[in-house]
Amino acid sequence: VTEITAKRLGREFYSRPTETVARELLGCQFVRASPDGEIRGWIVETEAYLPHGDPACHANRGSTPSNRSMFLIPGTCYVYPIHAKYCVNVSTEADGIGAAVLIRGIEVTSGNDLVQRRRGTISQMDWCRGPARLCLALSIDRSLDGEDTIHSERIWIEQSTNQPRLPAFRIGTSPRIGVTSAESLELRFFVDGNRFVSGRRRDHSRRAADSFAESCE
DNA sequence: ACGGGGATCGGCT
DNA sequence: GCCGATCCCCGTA
Repeated sequence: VTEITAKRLGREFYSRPTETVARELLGCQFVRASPDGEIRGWIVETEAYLPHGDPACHANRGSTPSNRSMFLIPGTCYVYPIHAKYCVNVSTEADGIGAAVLIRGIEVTSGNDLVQRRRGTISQMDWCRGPARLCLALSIDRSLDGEDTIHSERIWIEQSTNQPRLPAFRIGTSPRIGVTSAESLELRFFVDGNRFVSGRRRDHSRRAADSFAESCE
């Protein structure tokens, strides 16, 4: 049995065009560690918010006290409140630019008991299906806004070093969910057919996959 | 100080 | 599918 090894993503990963980062985050392991325990999961759905020409990007009208994390060094968590809930992003491009990738869904691979406790009667399929649900499951709130995922012991992202990567043809795209401007931009990316992706079934052109691992075959 | 809108969710029909 | 809850944020005055 070959052990699965993974390495934390470094500054250079995030210091690239936002759309590239959003695509390549699919299949990476999102990790959240707290005194309650550690939760891990495959990232199965992301959205890119671009630094230029993107009216839906919170950074579009410049830096404010609440969106400043988007302008911080690439790899910084940007946690923002919406409708009395939270969503988590990671900043991209270059220091000071103002862009990020929204993490919209993960397939939990460890820490299931802890997530179950936090999500109560919600079914496993819906634990992290959508950006605010993901934050509820992983106990992410504004105390993590501004956290640097390159060095944090509370939140970071890893990439496997000896597992097959997600094939490009397994990446589905669509307009971003809930965004009412720039609807022509296809900046949502998801693991095609994965059960833990939000949105409607017509987004999925492939048959349903039982797990992320199956999508790599 | 005020008010409208938002990268949402869950329950109900 | 639709709708209400809920609250933060920022533009305007």
